[in-house]
Amino acid sequence: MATASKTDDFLFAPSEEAPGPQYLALRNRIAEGIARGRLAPGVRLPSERQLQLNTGAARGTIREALAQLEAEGLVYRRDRSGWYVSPPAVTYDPTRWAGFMSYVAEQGRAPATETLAKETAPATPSLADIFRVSPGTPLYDITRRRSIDGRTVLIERIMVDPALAPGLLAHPLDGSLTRILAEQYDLTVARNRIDMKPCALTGATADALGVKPGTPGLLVVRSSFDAAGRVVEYDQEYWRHDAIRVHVDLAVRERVGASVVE
Amino acid sequence: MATASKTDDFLFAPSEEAPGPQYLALRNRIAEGIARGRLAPGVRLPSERQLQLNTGAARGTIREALAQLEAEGLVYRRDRSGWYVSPPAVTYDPTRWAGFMSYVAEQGRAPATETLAKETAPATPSLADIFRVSPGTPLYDITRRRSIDGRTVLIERIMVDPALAPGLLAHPLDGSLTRILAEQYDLTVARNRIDMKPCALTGATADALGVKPGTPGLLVVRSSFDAAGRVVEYDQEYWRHDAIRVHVDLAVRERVGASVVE
DNA sequence: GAGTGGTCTAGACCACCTT
DNA sequence: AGGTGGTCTAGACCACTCA
Repeated sequence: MATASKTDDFLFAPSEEAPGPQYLALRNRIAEGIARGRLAPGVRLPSERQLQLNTGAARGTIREALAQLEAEGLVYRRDRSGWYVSPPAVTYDPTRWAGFMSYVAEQGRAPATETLAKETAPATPSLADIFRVSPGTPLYDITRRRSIDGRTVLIERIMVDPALAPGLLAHPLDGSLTRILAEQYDLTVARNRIDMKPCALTGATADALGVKPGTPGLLVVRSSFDAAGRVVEYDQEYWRHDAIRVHVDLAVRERVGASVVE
Repeated sequence: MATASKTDDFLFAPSEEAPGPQYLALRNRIAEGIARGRLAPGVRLPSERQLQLNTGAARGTIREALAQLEAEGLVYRRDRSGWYVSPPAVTYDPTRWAGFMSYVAEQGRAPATETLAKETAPATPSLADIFRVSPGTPLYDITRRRSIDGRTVLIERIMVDPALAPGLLAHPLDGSLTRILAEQYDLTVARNRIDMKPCALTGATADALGVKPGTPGLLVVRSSFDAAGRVVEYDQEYWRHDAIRVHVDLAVRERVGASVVE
């Protein structure tokens, strides 16, 4: 249960002593304000030029400190609006098959989904491989934006084989897609394959999330299979890196010493 | 099998068209060089001042482009030495209980482990909670540095209860700790609990990894339990963000619609 | 010792958000 | 319209790596 939640639960907590570069001193001041609750989640920091006056440092130095805090997930920026204290991350457990709307709500937060685009597009070679269809076969292609407590946290693109869920795009897609697939098409998920990789949010993704290109993110790629091994849903989720935390609890399949040849 | 490996396998691949800011143009040039193989993994980029001459941009702009590429995991820096093209990431599968030394070798890479410190330290309150001992109870505390093909990729700190593995610190710890626990103490892992979170590498961790404070990373916290539910090993791993990729393949425990109350 | 990245300054103009 | 962050310049000195 008790997942470590505060910085000081971690063994490598940054030591607050060393003087070091000037931008780290400012970073420490702000980080401390957040840790002590003086700066609450969602609160806006003073403007960069205001911080210049407070600290006497050049603006570049101020921005270095803020970028550092952003990399740590303590603050985030709203383009040309300002810097804000990050809200806590939600925990994502791929072994518990509740969808986004459920598990976010369970954690006492307010989830929302917005469909940005839905269309039918021919399968690229790699998608064809995943769905075991011929390249060029039409696939449903849904782009959605999801938010927590009003803050956008991820952009996802979902591919579904129309052969399994004909007419899917006619349904309201702003809720749980998994639920629609289960209730309307009797498609239930038996197995999930998930890949996760830290990444940078760039290009169209960064635009849709409203973040500066290059902001660190987390890419979660999910393939859902039914009992027959068919791909029910293929999903790429680009998360803001400070919004997600992954938790997995599982029985071990192999022991050390077992020869791993397969 | 076929995990997407190239940028263009992803649906949100950054579009190479838009002109946009000048640092993105440079970023695109370098990213393209890497994608086309002209810049191979491990190769060193021209120095920042050299890039200034090539592009006519100010050094700050050059560094902006390089920082962007670093955030994307395409390049990394060696302190005061230069910028280098990142090697491919290794895949980590928490459901397959091979240790670091095994799964890295399986992927055709050369793993290495170095013990930085080993000592006995009293349990902090949160550690005492995890191990179900009283605060202050001595625990083994091992700090290690692990590398792949000669490049440091993670710093980890492992806690073990001496009651389960007396004299552990006397063993050579530069190999597989899990193997020692299994072979010497008959401690086998039945269950793993894993938490993952994008983070920034700061302070002592950044120093030990030889990265600039604030470099993005991935924190993997692993609790291993034996069949009796005892904590065999508690491990915090701080990874370079461009060195790891997580893959999970699992059967689903709950279905949509199941009431989630527990 | 020459060259590298790390840090910092003090300006500037712009696109955009906010009110 | 005023303020914000986003981008960019042209310098500077330093700590460190590397040959």
